Amino acid sequence: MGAVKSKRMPRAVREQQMLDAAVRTFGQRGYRAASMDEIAELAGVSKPLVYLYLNSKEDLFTACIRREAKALTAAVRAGVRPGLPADRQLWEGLTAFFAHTAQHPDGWSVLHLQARTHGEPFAAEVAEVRADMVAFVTEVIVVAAREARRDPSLPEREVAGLAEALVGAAESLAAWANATPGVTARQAAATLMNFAWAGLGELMEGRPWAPPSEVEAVPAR
Amino acid sequence: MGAVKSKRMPRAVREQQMLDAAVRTFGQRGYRAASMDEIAELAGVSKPLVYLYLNSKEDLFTACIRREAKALTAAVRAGVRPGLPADRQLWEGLTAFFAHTAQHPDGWSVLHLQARTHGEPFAAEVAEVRADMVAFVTEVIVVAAREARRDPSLPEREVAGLAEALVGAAESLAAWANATPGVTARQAAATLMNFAWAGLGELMEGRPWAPPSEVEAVPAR
Amino acid sequence: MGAVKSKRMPRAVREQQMLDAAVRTFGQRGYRAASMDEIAELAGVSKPLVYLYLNSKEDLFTACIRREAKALTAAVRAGVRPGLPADRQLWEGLTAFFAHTAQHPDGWSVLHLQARTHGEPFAAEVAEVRADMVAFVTEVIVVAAREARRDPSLPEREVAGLAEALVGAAESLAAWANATPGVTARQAAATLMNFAWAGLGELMEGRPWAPPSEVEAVPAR
Amino acid sequence: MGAVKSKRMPRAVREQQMLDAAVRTFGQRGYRAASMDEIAELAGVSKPLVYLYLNSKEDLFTACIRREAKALTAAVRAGVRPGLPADRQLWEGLTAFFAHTAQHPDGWSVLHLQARTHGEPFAAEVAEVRADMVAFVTEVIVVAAREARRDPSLPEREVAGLAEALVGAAESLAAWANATPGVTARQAAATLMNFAWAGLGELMEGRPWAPPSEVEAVPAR
DNA sequence: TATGAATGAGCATTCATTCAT
DNA sequence: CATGAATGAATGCTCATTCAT
Repeated sequence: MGAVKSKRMPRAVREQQMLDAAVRTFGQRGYRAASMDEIAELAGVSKPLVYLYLNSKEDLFTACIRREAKALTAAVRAGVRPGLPADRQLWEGLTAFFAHTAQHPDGWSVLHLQARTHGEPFAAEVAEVRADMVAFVTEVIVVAAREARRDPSLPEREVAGLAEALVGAAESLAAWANATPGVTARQAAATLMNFAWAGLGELMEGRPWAPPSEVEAVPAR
Repeated sequence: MGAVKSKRMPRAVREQQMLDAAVRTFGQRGYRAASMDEIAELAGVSKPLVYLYLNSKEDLFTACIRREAKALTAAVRAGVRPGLPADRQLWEGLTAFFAHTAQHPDGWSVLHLQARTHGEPFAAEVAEVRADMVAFVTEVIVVAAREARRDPSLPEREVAGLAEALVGAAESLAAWANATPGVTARQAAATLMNFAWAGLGELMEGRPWAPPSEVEAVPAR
Repeated sequence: MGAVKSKRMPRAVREQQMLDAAVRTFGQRGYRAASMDEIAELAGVSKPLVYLYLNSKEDLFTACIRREAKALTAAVRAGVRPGLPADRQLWEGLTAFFAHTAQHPDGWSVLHLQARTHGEPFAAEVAEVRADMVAFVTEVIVVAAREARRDPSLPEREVAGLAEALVGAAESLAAWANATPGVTARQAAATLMNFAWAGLGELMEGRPWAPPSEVEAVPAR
Repeated sequence: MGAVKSKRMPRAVREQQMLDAAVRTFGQRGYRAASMDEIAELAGVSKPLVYLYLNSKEDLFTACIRREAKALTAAVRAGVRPGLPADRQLWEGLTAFFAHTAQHPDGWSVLHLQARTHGEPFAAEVAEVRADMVAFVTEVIVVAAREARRDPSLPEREVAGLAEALVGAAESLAAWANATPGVTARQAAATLMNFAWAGLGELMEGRPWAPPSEVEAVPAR
């Protein structure tokens, strides 16, 4: 079902088909509940071939994580134009992030849910991507502080905590946006920028963060 | 291991022992990877007794979720003194939340990671607690808006998104705080209040949210 | 459910309650599928009491077989008036047999189906009752031969085979009569007498066996 | 045991081996008491293979019933030469029936004992074969009535009862013949023809049904 | 390159049976 | 007399993994 069952195709292609099937299955069923049988069938190949190419269930799962992690990181990177002010960079990164997770729900499920719930080998793998994200956000915060001409005297751990919080909020909103019909990536990003940049206190005073150009993205107030 | 292996104890007691063992095992291994054998052994009873009292693996897992959910909700509720200004209430709730999750890592793992990764029966169960939390935060936001004498005309979906983001950030920080040695519940809560209340923008300007003084900050109990 | 749950009753009574429950359960579920739990509950007693009184599942089943066998034999015996001509005795025996099996379907299931399908201990038990029936029929045949003033020169094995056939037909008709609504014990007995006494050949020639008194019992022809 | 334990054989062959083992085990132990472990071992394969090919214990049992039912029906059909007088057809059918059941005691046990004792799915399956047999006998009776130049006005239910009785007697005699050493299929058939065709009454008068001479009695094959 | 055939090991679940009170 | 508490031993079933071709 799905791929046309043509024999003899180059290894690289076959491998991608397998990974596609695996990401989908792992993302929907979870690591343990996904069976190699199901993955092989979905990929349109025999089980031994899966083992020949990807060695074991563990390795296959790891390969899925890596591929999806790379894709997500790449998407976010591609979305951010360097040289812009810090808040704009953040805004662009978030938009790209929400757009990608919305378009690849199974991959996001693998990264965000499945990989973290199954022991060290996988959690570590995913921690790396996350560290990347946190690093990006940390950098943005530091740059922002510099732009504000304040000595970057925010304690390091404090910054780490803030970055964590922002990334966590983003991850959480990704699930929320995917589950709430009609919420676009831009809207999710706007909500989060409002929250993270202006803060609830400012919001209450009627001073939201101003989103760039497309004014429709966030309610005026 | 631990408790003296005394035979013949009343059902209620045994049931708690089993739930303890189950939460620990599920929290560390995940739902599928946890085996009833392991749980029974950890509880110091035979497998049939587990089935006699808790029916099935599914029911056992559900019972774990319910117990931990109730405990967490109760802890947060007990930590919040009503009547205080909105930001104080939020602060107290967060502190209680971080304190509880730090003290019950396995329970938190069950609620935050495991329950959400395994199909509808469980995800729904946990969604309820989360809805509770989001409702609490939403209420705080609405009250805060009223206190700021602004008409509470923030669009509903916007508020929902903000609450989601805050709760998500909190969940994320809980993991971070647990994993980073030396971060206390109060520090985690302070970081999050800074982030959520003042916002990164204000922070950059050197206007953080002011945490209450240590002495009066924590409820008498 | 069923018996009023009054404590402290004489052993004999309790035992009968247990056997009632057991016959019903074994008859409907089969030996292996019936669980001691279910039987105890249906009998309104605790499981250890069942064991105290009846030792084991095997013994309980054996007790059921014996009780039902005795009841069936007694019913048939009570139905036959000695001194009558052979065919009348057979007729009466069959009527009693069909009446009893119709009134005690679970007991009949235990004897006819369940006991024979589960290894030697039980099959032997039931073989005894059957031998009784076969002996009764054999005697009737021998008497009939004597009445017909023929030397009883039918070979013994032949007689044994005939008796077997008759009993087998009766058993089979019992199931048929129970399953076919509107077939009474007398009708079943009449059908069988017709078949067994007159034979298909004679029947075809329009010479059925004549049932006693109640002419309605079998169609005239 | 028996077959050389050669690995790697085509699926169809293995399936027959499994069915052989299953029929034997089910026939001797009963459905519930038979364990998949035992069947697999007797078949000389591992348990998973049994499941791979036959899905479940229930399906396996059903497959056994179907195979044995088909074999029995085929044997009886092959034994009856159409065009002969009714009593001859009956005689041939019975001979074939007794011969087959004697040669396949386990299969017969599955059909006659085990399948009927365990719930609807199986009982229904076996009821079909039996209906076939009853239909065959019914047809014979109707044909016999026509041959005797009597209007075939025997009431339908009466005929049904007679056919039931005859089939029941045959089933019963099959067990008897198998259990009594030295009783051949022909002898069993002769006894039953005597009983069913001539009837006890005629027999008493010294007018048995005449079995055909040995030579022509059995179909050429 | 690709697969049909096959399995060791484990897992959730059930049941007959027994103590200790 | 009666039972709540507890278990050893199976049993049906699944899955990741590997040969032999």
